[in-house]
Amino acid sequence: MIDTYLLEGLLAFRNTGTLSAASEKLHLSQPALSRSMRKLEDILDVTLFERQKNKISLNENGIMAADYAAKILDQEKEMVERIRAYDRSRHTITLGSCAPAPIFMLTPILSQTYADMTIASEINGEDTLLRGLSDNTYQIIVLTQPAESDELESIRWQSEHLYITLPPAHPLAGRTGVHLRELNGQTMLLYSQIGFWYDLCMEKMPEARFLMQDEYTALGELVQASALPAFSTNLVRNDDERHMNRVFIPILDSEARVDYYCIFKKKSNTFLNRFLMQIRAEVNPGVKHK
Amino acid sequence: MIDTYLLEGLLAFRNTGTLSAASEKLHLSQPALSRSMRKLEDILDVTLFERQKNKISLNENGIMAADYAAKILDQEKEMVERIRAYDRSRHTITLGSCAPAPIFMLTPILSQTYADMTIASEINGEDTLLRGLSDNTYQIIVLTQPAESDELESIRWQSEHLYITLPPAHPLAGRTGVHLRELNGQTMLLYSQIGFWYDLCMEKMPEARFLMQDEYTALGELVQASALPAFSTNLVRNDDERHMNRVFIPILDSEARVDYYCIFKKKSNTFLNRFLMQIRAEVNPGVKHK
DNA sequence: GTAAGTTACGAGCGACGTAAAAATG
DNA sequence: CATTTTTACGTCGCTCGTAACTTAC
Repeated sequence: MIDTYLLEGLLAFRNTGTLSAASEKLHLSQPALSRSMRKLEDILDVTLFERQKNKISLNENGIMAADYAAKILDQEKEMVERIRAYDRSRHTITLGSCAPAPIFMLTPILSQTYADMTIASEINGEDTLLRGLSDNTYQIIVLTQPAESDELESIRWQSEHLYITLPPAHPLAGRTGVHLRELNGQTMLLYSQIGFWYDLCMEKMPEARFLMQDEYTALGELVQASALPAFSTNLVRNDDERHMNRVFIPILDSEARVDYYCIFKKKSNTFLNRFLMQIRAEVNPGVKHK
Repeated sequence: MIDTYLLEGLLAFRNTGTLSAASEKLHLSQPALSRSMRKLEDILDVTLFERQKNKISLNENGIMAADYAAKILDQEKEMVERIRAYDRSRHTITLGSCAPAPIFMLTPILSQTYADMTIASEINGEDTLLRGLSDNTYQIIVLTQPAESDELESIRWQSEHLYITLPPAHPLAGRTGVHLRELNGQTMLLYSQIGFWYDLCMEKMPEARFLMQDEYTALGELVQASALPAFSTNLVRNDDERHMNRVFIPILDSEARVDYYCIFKKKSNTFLNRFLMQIRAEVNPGVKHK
C-alpha cells in the first residue's frame, strides 16, 4: 500500500519546513526526498504540496496527510516497543523484594529451576512492589507480611535476624545482645541496597554515621580492613568475617526479626509450581515432595 | 522502520493459517512470504512463529503483532480514503435541490463561474438536503423556503409555475386553467427525477396512471409521439413541444407555484461570492453589480 | 553567490520468482 | 504422493547518490 519511508519523509518535511533540511535529518539526499514526495502524491492521486519554482510547502491535503502519517508512525513505534516488552516478559521472571537477602537466596533457585529464562530482580518499597505485582512488572515479590488480596497467594518463606558484627576490642563486644538504640551515634559500615532495613536504621539510630557502600564485595573488604561495626544476618554467609576475628551479637529489637513471605498471583501458580515446591521444601525440610 | 509489506504479509498469514495460502492471496510466491516473515522477526528481534519442520503458526508474540498490523493497515487505508475524499471535496461543488429545474439552470452557471471545479448535483428531500448542507456533503442546496439557522444564509432565487401540456383534441385543451384533481384518473407521462413534485402528484392525483420516464430526452420524444398529457413549467424550455401543436394550460393549485431559495453556509460566502452575484443579477435584472 | 528544488543518469541493494530439497500425513 | 516450508540462486525494480540546471533572495 503506502511504504513507510514515504510517511517518514512527509513527516520529516512537516517538522523541518524544507526538503533539504528534512533530507539531512533523514540522512538522505534532497533529490531522493523530492522524488519520494512526488511518489506519495502519485500513490494518493492527490497534490500534497504547493510548489513554487524555488519553494515547496504543504497544502491542505498535505497537512491532513502529515497528521495521519504521524499517527501511523506512532502506532508502528508503539507496536515495536510493546511486542519487544511482551516478548521480554515471556522470557524473564522479575523478582521484587523489600530486602536483599531474599534476592540473594531466591535468584539462584529461580535461575536453575527456569534455566531458559532470565531472572531479574529489584529492591523496592512495599507499595511499589504490590503495584508492580498487579501490573506484571513482577511475577514474585517478597514482603515481611502476607498479602490480603483474593487474587494473590502468599507463602511463608524464612525468617531473618539481624546481628551486629564487632571487633573483639569494641566496648559492646562482650554483650550477648544489644538494642539498636545502643548503637546510636556510632560510625558504622552499611550496604546501601538493604530495602526496608534502611528505614529501620534511620528510625532507631538517627544520630549514627553510616558509611554507605554500594558494592557488596567492597563492603566485605572494608569490614575486614576496619574496626567499625557492621550488620549481618542469619541469611548471609560471611564466613570471612567470622574467621576474621569478629564477634556476632544479636540485635534484640523486635523489628530486627522478620518473616519473609513470597507473594504471587494465583494465576501464576501453574507456571511457578516447580519453584514453589523448592521453597516449601526449604521451609519444611522434613516434608518431601515427589 | 517496518515496511508495510511485512505487515501485510503477517496479516494475510493470520487470516489464512498457512504461508502458501497467504502468499497466493497476496499474489506472491511462498518463499517470498517465508523470507518476509523471517525478516519481520529479525527487525522486531522477537520470534513470531512456532516452526515445526512442515508447519508454521503464530506464537503469542505473533498474535499480538498481527493485531497491531491490522490496526496499522486499517489506519493507512483510512488515511488514503479520507485524503482522497478531502481532496475531491476541495475540487467539487455539490449542489443539492428539491427539484430538477434549479439543477438544470444553476449547474451551467456554477460550471462556468468555477471553471476549475467539478460540479456535482443531487435531488433529495428537504431533511436530507439540510443535513447534507451541515455535514458538507453539499455546499449549496435549493429549497422552496428559506432556512432558519443562524449559520445559514438564504437568498430568494426564482419561482416555478406548473403547466399541463395537452394535444388540442384533449377535452381540457380549451381551458384557461385546471386544478390537479381534474387530472386524477388520467394516464400521463412523467419524468422520474422531479423531487418534491412527485409527492404533490401522488397527493393530488392518487388515481392517475403515471408512465415514468428516467431519461429526460426520451421523455421529450414520448411527449411528441403521444397524445398523453405531460407536465411542464415556466423554467423549462420545451420549444419542441410548443411547436408540436400542444397547448400549455396553467395549473391553478396554489402548490403548483413555488419560490426557490438558494441556501448555503455563511462561512461559504466568500468562496461563493462570484456565484451569488450572478444569481442576484438574475433575480433583479435591473440591479447591476460591478 | 548561496540556498532551495527539480531533472537526468547510473549504481547497488533488496524483494521477487524459479528450482530443488526436506519433512509430514 | 501431495502439501507445506525452507534454502539457493539469478534477476529485475526501486530507491539511492552524484551531477547539472533553474530559480529566488
